[in-house]
Amino acid sequence: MPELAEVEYVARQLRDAVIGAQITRVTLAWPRAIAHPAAPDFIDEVTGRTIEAIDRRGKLLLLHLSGAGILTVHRRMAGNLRLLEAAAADEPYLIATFDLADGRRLIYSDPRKFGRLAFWSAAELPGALADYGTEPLGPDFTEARLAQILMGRDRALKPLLLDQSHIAGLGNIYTDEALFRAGLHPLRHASTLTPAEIARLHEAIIAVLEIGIAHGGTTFGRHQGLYGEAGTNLDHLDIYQHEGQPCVRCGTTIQRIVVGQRGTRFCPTCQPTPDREGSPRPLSLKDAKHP
DNA sequence: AGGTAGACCTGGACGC
DNA sequence: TGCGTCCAGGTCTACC
Repeated sequence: MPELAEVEYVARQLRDAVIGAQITRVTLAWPRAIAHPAAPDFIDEVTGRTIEAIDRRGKLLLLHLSGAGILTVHRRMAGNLRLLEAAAADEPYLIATFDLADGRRLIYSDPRKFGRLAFWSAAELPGALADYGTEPLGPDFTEARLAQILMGRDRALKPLLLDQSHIAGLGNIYTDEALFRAGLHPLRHASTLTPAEIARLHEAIIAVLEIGIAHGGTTFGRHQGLYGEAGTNLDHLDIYQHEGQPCVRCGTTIQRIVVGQRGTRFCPTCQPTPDREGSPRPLSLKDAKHP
């Protein structure tokens, strides 16, 4: 779940809720989740600081702390941040607890233990963010910038869009949704897109992310907002997890393939299969029988 | 440069 | 009910 839309949603919730709060105690139930520095140093560094600002870079959540320190949270596959009004019953899959001076408690939990927390000094932060590419909802993400990313790259669209060093924040869900919205096959080669197709893809990436944020993110099972609530964007997806169902646009059965080890859904009619050179080609009867 | 496989972890869905 | 298998929102490293 936690792609840009889900992280942004929680970032906005945090901004409304914890700016000015002081962290008085840090408890680690799973110290291996601390990516930097060593777990005991992480506790020492974070304890006593006040949360001054909330930011996001790609799928990474940044809590700017007093004294020029930054706490980062990457939820990876299944991590969740929750804000509890008081010490509550045991949280399942608990990784870390941040007690706040006002009695509230910020909790990070993660059933798969893939997520990572870190603390950086202001001097270290640029290095930690060095591999993040353009923000798709930022002012730099123009059609021209997208064209620049795609240009001359002999690479399929899907893995390119998932590559955080080019565009930071897209994950499997929103990549599939954006490609469907733009009518582009996930295996189309980046360098073969026409200006009109680039414009469609540009619009689609922004649209699917904004729709996702507006619905509180996409929730499978356990993903939660800051107060444990589920996002409702699952009800607004057109293609992700829709394999075997009719396309909302044309009625063709949605197919699932694997691209770069990731499950990938597409409509064979709306997203024409590329030929060997990566250019689109009309769907033939043969393709329909043997996809 | 681009691809692919495996690793990191656990839970849920499904088949038998 | 129980067991085995497969799949999953993301990255990282090793290797071709």
